[in-house]
Amino acid sequence: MLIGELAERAGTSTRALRYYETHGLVRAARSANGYRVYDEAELHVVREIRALLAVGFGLDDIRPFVACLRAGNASGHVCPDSVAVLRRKLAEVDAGIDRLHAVRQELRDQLAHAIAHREETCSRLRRTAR
Amino acid sequence: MLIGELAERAGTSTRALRYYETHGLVRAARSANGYRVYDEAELHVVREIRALLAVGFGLDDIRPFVACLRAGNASGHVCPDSVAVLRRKLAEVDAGIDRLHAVRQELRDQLAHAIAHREETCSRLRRTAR
DNA sequence: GGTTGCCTTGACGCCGGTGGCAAGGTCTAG
DNA sequence: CTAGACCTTGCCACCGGCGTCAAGGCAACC
Repeated sequence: MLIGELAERAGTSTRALRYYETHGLVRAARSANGYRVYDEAELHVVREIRALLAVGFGLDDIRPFVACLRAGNASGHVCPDSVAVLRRKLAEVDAGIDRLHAVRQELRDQLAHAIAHREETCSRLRRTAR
Repeated sequence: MLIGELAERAGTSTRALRYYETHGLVRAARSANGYRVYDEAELHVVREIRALLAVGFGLDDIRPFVACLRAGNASGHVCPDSVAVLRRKLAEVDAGIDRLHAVRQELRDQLAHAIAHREETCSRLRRTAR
């Protein structure tokens, strides 16, 4: 399988695949003419990468999952390092949710304040207009 | 007031102030030697900018608030354009919260899966080890 | 031989809010 | 006169995951 086919089957671009390779996530053999050649296992690796990226992982976070897959596991999630990353990410997401809740509260307060003040301004304008 | 003093009193850097100026948010008079000169009102503007940035607004979102302040309002939030931005941001934050909740659920599922599989792997390893 | 379509490496662009540095002008105090 | 503490404009670097273009090699078909 060449890079174009892998990209299509994995639902990504050749550019992304080369990028993953430079970051040590994807591996390719080379044919005589220098083309990258992939086997079926690499397709699973790339799909794992894409799935984790979609969830919001960075490439560095993904590395343990790929290593886990390469170690022969059916899922990249089952290795201790992967689980550690999952836990850390979960904590990060929880923190993010908390932060957004705080921001949301702040925004609601400001909105309420703004609307109250707008009413004041409106009535002041009405008085001024007379 | 020169830029250094304004930066210190507003809790930011001179670099940031010049950046805000190039983006039309902060205004400065110039003294004879070319130095930027600010009045007290500009301090409030910069504090408004910093507060909104801290909440997660972009500079473009902040522009209406500054305009509102310059129009003579005590708060930058009371003008219709500001309120519109506040509402939009609130919706965005809500969407972000929803997305993070979905990610969180996904992560929990994957963690549960991983741990279940790890137990399997462990027992398999234990059996293999015998 | 020419065209088409794959592949290769390399390098710049993006986004947003700065940080940092260069090379210079200005003001003040000793 | 000099040191140092301000100020000026301008430009490069950063982060991350690519998109996109450039310039060229290789394969296959007419």
